[in-house]
Amino acid sequence: MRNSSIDNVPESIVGRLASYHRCLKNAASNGQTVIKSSDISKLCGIKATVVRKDLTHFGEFGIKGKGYNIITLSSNIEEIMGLNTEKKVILIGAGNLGTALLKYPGFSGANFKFLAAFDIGTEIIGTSINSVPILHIDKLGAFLKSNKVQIAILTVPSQKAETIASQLHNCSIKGILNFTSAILKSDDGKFYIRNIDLSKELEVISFCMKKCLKNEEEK
Amino acid sequence: MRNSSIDNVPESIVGRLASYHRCLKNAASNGQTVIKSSDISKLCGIKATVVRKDLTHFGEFGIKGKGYNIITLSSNIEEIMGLNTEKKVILIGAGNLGTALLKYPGFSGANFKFLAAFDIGTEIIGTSINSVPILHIDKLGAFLKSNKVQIAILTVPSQKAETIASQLHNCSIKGILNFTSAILKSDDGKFYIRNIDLSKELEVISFCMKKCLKNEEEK
DNA sequence: TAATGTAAGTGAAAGTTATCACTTTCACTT
DNA sequence: AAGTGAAAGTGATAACTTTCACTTACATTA
Repeated sequence: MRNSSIDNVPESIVGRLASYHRCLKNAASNGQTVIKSSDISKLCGIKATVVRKDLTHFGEFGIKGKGYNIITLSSNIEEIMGLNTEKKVILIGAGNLGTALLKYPGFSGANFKFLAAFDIGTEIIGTSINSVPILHIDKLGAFLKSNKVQIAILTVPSQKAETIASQLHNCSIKGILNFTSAILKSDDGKFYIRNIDLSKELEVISFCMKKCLKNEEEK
Repeated sequence: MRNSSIDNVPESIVGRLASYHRCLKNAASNGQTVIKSSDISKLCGIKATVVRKDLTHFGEFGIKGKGYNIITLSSNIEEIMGLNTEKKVILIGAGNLGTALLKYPGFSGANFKFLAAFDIGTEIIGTSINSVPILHIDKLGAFLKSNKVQIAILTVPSQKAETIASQLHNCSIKGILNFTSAILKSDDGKFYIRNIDLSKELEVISFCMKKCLKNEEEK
């Protein structure tokens, strides 16, 4: 990696890197060894010039006239994105969404390792979902003290998000993945907080659909 | 709405409008009637100047020296975003994630109305989740002919996404909300497709966490 | 081994989006 | 009724992204 200017990478590039990564994985599983930016372009729906520009931001991975070696590029992206290091994760709120996430295969792909899930529902405490034990939320503090958890995933009701988040201070947790619609602020900048707000997505779609339906009427 | 330049609105603004909307709803439920851009700023974590600029893009909703009337602004945003019209929705793939979505309360907030869900699992066909009937995927074509569905939500395994999407042509569907990691291209531009790729989110988080952990080491 | 085609890499220009300082207007006070 | 303060609105500026034309280097073939 010649130019490792990892700082200040626009999120747009990071998002696209993830797309390239999946695309490379697919290509590799088809037995392909080399891939061109134009191929990536077709598969990801991103212009070839953008693909090349994004990749050169981190180094020169390609062979001119030939393309990119899939294995090399893939492992480079994995290193850039930190996918090759395991991240210890807990999930708080084992409701519908929480359960779906515990069963979601994508986590292992990104090297996320669930250590435990927490909830208040007495009927599920002690059981496990997809081999992840469900503990009572009261055990959270003790668990955080004895385990070096790096990421917490919040799938609790929105109104409880703030309270739960405040319990995550002064431990090893560095990132919160917030699925509630509560807007968690990175109080002291010690956390990286990422909000995945489904309601918001729906409203954005509503807006975009409105344009579509309007265009339809005009025809 | 003085300046209804709805065309070419950057998605960044639309996303923030959704945040303002939630914020206004919360404020209203607290009995508040007026809100300042600086208040919205605090609640949403978005700079006050950005809030004002976003809002003026659609018209002058505020009263100088005072703030914004919550009810007026809220209903204006609802109109801008098309939240006041019902959108008929089907869900395809009633697995873990699909089930969670069917039970997710946010849909009604954005005026999304589930008509039906489709799956292949014989044991759930004929049952219903959250009052939404589960039908066999074979009935999809007929259902689309007799119902004016506008949006399809895809929560099927990624490798089936393309096939399913191709079945959605030549009907009333105008938008696809794709939760699979398959990249669906808006072939002929007739669909509005929105990809919500959780794996991608996780990889982005992985990258951002890497930065955090690196900073931590340097201290 | 020289010529040719192909695809990556580069830098400048154009287009977008965010930021900032400034102006305007309203409401409240005296 | 005039003055004052607070907060919205405006337009220029800056920062960031994307795009495009161009250059460079590799690999294949004759």
